[in-house]
Amino acid sequence: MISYRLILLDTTDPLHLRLILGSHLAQYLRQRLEAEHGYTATVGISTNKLIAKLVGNVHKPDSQTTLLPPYTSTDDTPTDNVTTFIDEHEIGKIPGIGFKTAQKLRVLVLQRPADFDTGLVYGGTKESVYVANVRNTPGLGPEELERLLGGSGAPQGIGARVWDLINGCDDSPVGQARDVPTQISIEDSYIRLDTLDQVIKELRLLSFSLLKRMHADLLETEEADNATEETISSGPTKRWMAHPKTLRLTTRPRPPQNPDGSRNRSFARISKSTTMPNFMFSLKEEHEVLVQKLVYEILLPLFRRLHPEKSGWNLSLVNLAVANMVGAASDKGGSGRDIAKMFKRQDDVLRQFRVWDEDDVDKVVSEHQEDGSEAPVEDVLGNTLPTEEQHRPHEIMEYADHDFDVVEPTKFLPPALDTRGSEDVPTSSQAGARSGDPWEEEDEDILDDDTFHCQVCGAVMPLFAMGAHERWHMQE
DNA sequence: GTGGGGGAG
DNA sequence: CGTTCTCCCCCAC
Repeated sequence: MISYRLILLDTTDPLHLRLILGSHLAQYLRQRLEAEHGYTATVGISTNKLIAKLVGNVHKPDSQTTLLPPYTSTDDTPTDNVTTFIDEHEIGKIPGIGFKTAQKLRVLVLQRPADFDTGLVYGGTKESVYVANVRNTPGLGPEELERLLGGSGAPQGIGARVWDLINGCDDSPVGQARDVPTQISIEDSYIRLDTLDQVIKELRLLSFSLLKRMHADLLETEEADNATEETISSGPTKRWMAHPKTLRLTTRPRPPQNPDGSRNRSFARISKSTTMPNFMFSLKEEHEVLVQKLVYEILLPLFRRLHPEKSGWNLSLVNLAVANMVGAASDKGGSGRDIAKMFKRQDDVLRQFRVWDEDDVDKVVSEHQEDGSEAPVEDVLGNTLPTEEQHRPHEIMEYADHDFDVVEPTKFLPPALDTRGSEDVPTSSQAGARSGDPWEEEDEDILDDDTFHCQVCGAVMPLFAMGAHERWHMQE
C-alpha cells in the first residue's frame, strides 16, 4: 500500500532540501535497480547511516522512507524528530548495540539482574528497554557508559560511541563494497558430535565445501579475449585473485550439564590456526586428494590442539575458515559505478541545487552529531520517563502517519529551484531520450551529458530529479 | 600473526 | 518470529 504525503518544500532550509534530493535519488536508484536487474529494494533517507538504516525499516518491502525535519530541538520545536524517532526503539535494535551490550544496558536501566533469558533456548524473554529509558537514566553519559561497557577487549571509546548512538549521532563513513571477501568460512552445527570418526567425516565435508567456495569466490576465469593455443588446449585460464594466508579450525564445545540438569548456554568458540598449505591452491589435483591431505595433515593436528583429550568432548559446531587474504587484485571494489563518482560527474548540475556551500552542508550534518552528544536530556523528553500509555505509543503513531514516510518521494520539485541557464544543453534531454548510461560515461561535457532539462519549462536538473519534476507539472 | 569477543545480516 | 551460517572488525598478547 502506498501512503505518501505531500511535503511543502522549505527552500530556505538546506537540510530539508537535502533530504528531498536524497529521496529523489533513492527513488531513481530503486527504479533502475528493479528495471535493469530485477531487484526490489528498501531504503531509508536521513543525514547519517544510523538514522537512515532505522528509518528504512518503517516501510518494509520495496519502499522508502525519509525522516523529515526538524532534526534539532529549538524553542519552537522542543521535540526534534531524530530523538523522537530513535526513542521508540528497543535498545537492542540499534545497529552497533548487540546482544551483550544491550543486556548490560537493560540491567543498568532495570536496576536488577534483568530477566536474562531464563526459560527459553535462545534470547528468550528479554524485557524491553527503550533508547529513551537508557538516555534518560540519571547521571548517564559517555563516561559512565565507558565504565560500564569498556574494559579489556572492548573497542576504544565504546562509551562515547554508544552515547552517540542513543542520541541519533553516527559519523561512521560509508564504506566501499569489497570485490573479494577477507575471509571465507564454512560451518555446521551438530546435536551431537563426540567421536573422532564423526569429526573426520565432518571435516571432509567442510573441506569440500570450502574448496568449492575458494574456487567460486577467489578464482578468476580469464575470458580468453584472444584464444591462444593454451586456452584452446586447456580451457579457460584460471588464476587466484587472492591467496588466503591462514587456515583456521574453530569448534564450539557443548557446555557440560549442570548437576541440576540445566543447560549453561554458551556460545564460546575456540580456534586454532595455521598457515595455509600451498597444495590447497592446486588447480590440477582432484579435490578428493586435496581434501584427504588437508584433513589428515593439517586439520587433525589442529583438532588435537583444540581437543587434546581422546574423548569427553561434544561439539555443537565446527567451522573451517580461510582468512588473511593477500590480494592479487585490489581488495576494495571501485568499478566506477559508485554514487560518489556519479555525484562528482554531475557536480555542475548539482551545483544549481546547492543553495548552500560545502561547508554549510557539513555543518548541517555535524550539527546534530555534535549537539546531540552534549544535548541536555531535558531538551527532548524532560526528566520523567514516559509511560507507555500517555506518551510513547500515541505520539509515535502520529509520527509514523504524518511525519516520516515519503514513500514515492515528493510529488514535486518547484521550478524556482532548478531553473537556470539551460540554453546550452541539448534539446533531447529527457531521461528516455538519452543514449548511454550516465554513470558509465567518462569525462568531458559533463554538463551536457548529465544534465536534463524539462521540455515544458526548461528547468535544468540531474537525471534522478526528472521523474519528480514531471509529476510536479502533472499536478499543477 | 594468533585467539577471542562482539556484532550484522 | 527465532535460529543458523557467514562475514566483519576490534583488541590483547
